[in-house]
Amino acid sequence: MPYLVDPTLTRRERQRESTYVDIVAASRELLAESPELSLRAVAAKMGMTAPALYRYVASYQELVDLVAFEIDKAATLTFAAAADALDPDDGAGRLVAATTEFRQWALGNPHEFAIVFANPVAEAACVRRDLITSASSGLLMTDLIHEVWRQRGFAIPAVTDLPDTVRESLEDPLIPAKVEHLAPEQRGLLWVYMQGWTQLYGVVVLEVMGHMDPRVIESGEMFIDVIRRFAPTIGLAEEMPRLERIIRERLGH
Amino acid sequence: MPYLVDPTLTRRERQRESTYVDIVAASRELLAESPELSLRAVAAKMGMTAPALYRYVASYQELVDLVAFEIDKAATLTFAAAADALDPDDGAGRLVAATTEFRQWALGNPHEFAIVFANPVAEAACVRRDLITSASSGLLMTDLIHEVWRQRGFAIPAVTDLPDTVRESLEDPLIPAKVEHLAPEQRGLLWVYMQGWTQLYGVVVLEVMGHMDPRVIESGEMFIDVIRRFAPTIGLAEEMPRLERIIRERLGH
DNA sequence: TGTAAACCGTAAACGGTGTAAACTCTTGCC
DNA sequence: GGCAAGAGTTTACACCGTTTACGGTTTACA
Repeated sequence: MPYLVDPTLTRRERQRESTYVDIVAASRELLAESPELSLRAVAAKMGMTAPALYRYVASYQELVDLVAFEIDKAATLTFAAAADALDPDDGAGRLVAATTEFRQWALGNPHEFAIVFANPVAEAACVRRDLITSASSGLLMTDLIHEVWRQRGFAIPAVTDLPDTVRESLEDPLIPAKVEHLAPEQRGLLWVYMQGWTQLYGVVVLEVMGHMDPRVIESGEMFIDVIRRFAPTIGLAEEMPRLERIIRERLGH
Repeated sequence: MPYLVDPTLTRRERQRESTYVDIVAASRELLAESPELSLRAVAAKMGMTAPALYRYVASYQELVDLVAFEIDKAATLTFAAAADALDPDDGAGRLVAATTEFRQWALGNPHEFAIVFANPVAEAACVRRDLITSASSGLLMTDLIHEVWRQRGFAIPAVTDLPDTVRESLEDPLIPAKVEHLAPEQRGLLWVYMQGWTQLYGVVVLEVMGHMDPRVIESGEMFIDVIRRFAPTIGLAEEMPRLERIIRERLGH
């Protein structure tokens, strides 16, 4: 990650910016080894004392939010890279590749995953709402589904068929999604996305948390099964054998 | 919960037993208000000092495990009660009722839910494996699905069609399930159960953690949608309108 | 250029956490 | 009655997030 310095920034601003980068780096190093992220440990790893961090974050929770945001951003790059390993025309393959990479990343970095995706959001701190809203991994996934829909055009539910409350949340979504370019009649696509995300999230959390037979986790068969059951929803039923090969290749066994 | 005292126990043993009950009670009271469960707070609520608790649990983690186990046991009773509100013949209704109650309980007791279901299991403490294995809510859910299958007999995957690793874990399951009464050819039913549990778990965790549009959570439409999409798998497609009424009634709006 | 303000870091301290050791008092058993 | 086991205490340690007061350094401005 080459951090090209913005010359319009004053020296102090640049230094401050780089300290933020250091904070995130130190935090991620700690998370790679231990599930607990502590303010003091981060400070120590940077050669500072704990109170100094309060010049950069207002509280421990804000540190966590900052780190979570940056982790999500960085992880999304690897998901996107997995997609880009395939033909631009192969939207289905790209979606499945990114999805599989997401699952692999989660299993390989459980603590980072927990901080980003298994973090209660509304616990007396609604300020974070907008942070969640701008999660970049969500944007990527919606984009990839949109891509599949543009290329192959599966059937999406009509917004008029959906329950009122759902329709409201599709018209003015809080969920991260580039929704401006979606015509009102096409908002049903967002609902499809939410369905898929819910299922994907279910397996992955279950796997990462260890609430599943270790042999099934290791094999990834439940993950594949979830994808397989969802594929028809986005018109990928007969494409599945090929997609399954892509998945298994990414699983690495 | 009337704790009928076992007369074969000596007075001290009975006292010790009742202290365990007190520990769990104090812990659950604390969890009702705050997400953080602390050894010292539990001790204080019982009129003791923190080190005294070490006569009963070897560590904080063991306290958490104990409380999680008891919460699961108690919550399962309410799920079962929801099922028992319907005809014994109506396995489908019973399954859906228990499932909905699970979702409602999770949303109403997020901290208790987090301790039982969003608790990483293998974090350098594989001792807990057997605890998870004997989770009672899992037993109830498998039972209810089995009930539906006995009453209506939907198609279950043949174990020979399943991947090798999956077959292994079905033959000798770690997952909580009363599997002894299941003939080898019927083990595919367990896989169906895991599929269902995965999907259910996905929505509920997403909802409880707040990683979903609040309006959608409030309405419960995504939860219903998950059930609806899973219903055909266990032969409940045309039963769904009736089941949906049962669900919406339990949602309370 | 001198000076005042803003910034970045420190040390010290407060109240909180889990945990270990030593000690006291009570209970139960031979 | 004596003795061992048990249940509780106090004390202490190392860690945590957070606040306060203080010292330098850098910036900006008269």
